Amino acid sequence: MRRTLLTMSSSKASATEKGPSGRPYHHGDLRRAILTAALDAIAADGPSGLSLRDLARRAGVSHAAPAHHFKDRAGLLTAIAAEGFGLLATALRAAADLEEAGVRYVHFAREHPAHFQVMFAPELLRTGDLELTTARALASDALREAVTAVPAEGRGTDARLAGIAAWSLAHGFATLLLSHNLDDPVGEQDPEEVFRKLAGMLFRHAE
Amino acid sequence: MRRTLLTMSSSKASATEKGPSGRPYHHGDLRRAILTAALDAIAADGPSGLSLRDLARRAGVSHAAPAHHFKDRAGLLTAIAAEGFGLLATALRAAADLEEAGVRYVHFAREHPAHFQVMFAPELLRTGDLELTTARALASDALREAVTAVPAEGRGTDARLAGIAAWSLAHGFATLLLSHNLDDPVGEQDPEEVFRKLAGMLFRHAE
DNA sequence: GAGCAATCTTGTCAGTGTCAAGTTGAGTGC
DNA sequence: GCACTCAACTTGACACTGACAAGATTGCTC
Repeated sequence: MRRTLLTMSSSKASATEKGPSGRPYHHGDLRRAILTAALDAIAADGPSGLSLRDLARRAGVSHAAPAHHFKDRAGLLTAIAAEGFGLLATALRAAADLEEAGVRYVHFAREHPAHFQVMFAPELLRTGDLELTTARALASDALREAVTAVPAEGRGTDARLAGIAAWSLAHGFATLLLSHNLDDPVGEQDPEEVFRKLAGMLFRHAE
Repeated sequence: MRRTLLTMSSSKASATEKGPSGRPYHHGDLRRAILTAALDAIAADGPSGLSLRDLARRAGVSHAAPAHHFKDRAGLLTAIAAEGFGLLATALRAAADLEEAGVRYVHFAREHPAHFQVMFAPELLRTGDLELTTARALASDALREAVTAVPAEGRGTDARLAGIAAWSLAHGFATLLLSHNLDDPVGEQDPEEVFRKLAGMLFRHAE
């Protein structure tokens, strides 16, 4: 039984006592443990390669334990996506202007690749989930705010169009980055700096 | 046995005779049949939901038949990605200028959503595959050509940077479109026309 | 300290990908 | 006309997965 080897991987031993079997019946913070294990696995192999049973093994619990916290594979991924939108919203809210928001968007994708991938894979999610939709709305608001902050004073630049443009640019750059399609052209440079140049080139002259 | 119901779905009945069992032992064009069935399934449920056994059922063959043509799940997806890059390359080659190339990129993603999704999901592919890498190189050349066709005469606009920008914009727009994140803002309008406006707004003033 | 509800386990089922070994039949050379 | 060969396909098996049901354990509350 290799499971006994993993038994004490729980960080919070105080939550439950060990019991005679060596493994505490209650994990203490299984939900979080499963989440972080899932994020690791997704970052390594993508959402498709994810196995609930493997996550359970990593956390040192039985194969059906994750179901109690997430119900479902889709439930787990939905929770991850919701968390991701929350993180993205706070990241964007701290941006001074649109360019900075774009840089933060790219930074978020690099720092939370697993979240990012799942957030934009709707066929893996429970789309009707309340937590998910509210978190997404929050992020959406933060993005919209960043767009309208730049007044686009002169020349009738449509704010809505500019928003789509900015989002597309940042999202495309982040996606291509994560799928290793910009490894050659970006090379050794800091991707966020490259994006800053990019955004400056396109938006500085269009405002 | 429902399989007998699907037996004659092969378009080329001439390739083999029926035999006494009702189903011809040789399908005739199984490789293509599996591919198109896979494209349908992916467009509907994403690459994650794909089941080789289900594809076999749809084609009216045994569960292990696909393996003979594609070896693997990864093999099938790799073949799809390679085909996709080939299609994209020819689509881009016909573009007059950079804006047109972008529009065609978006058009490709809308017309071949399954191909597009698989092409940019490296963790699902056999990355070393020869056919894939050559097809990708072809598409990459076509893209590069479209970028350098616009000379960017004045002001030291880096061609490489402009290339990344154009690709990011088109890729991001296409990705967000397919993941239904632009359903609201784009609405009833033709997405390709929206993109054309977008690209015009950003690149017309930057060249 | 009794009972309750949350947490986790054990057992099971259908479905899947992949491998190995056998079967069919189309084409080729003679 | 005929044996041979080899690609195309089938059958069978194995380990693994997600999901469900029913039971065991334990922290909490009153």
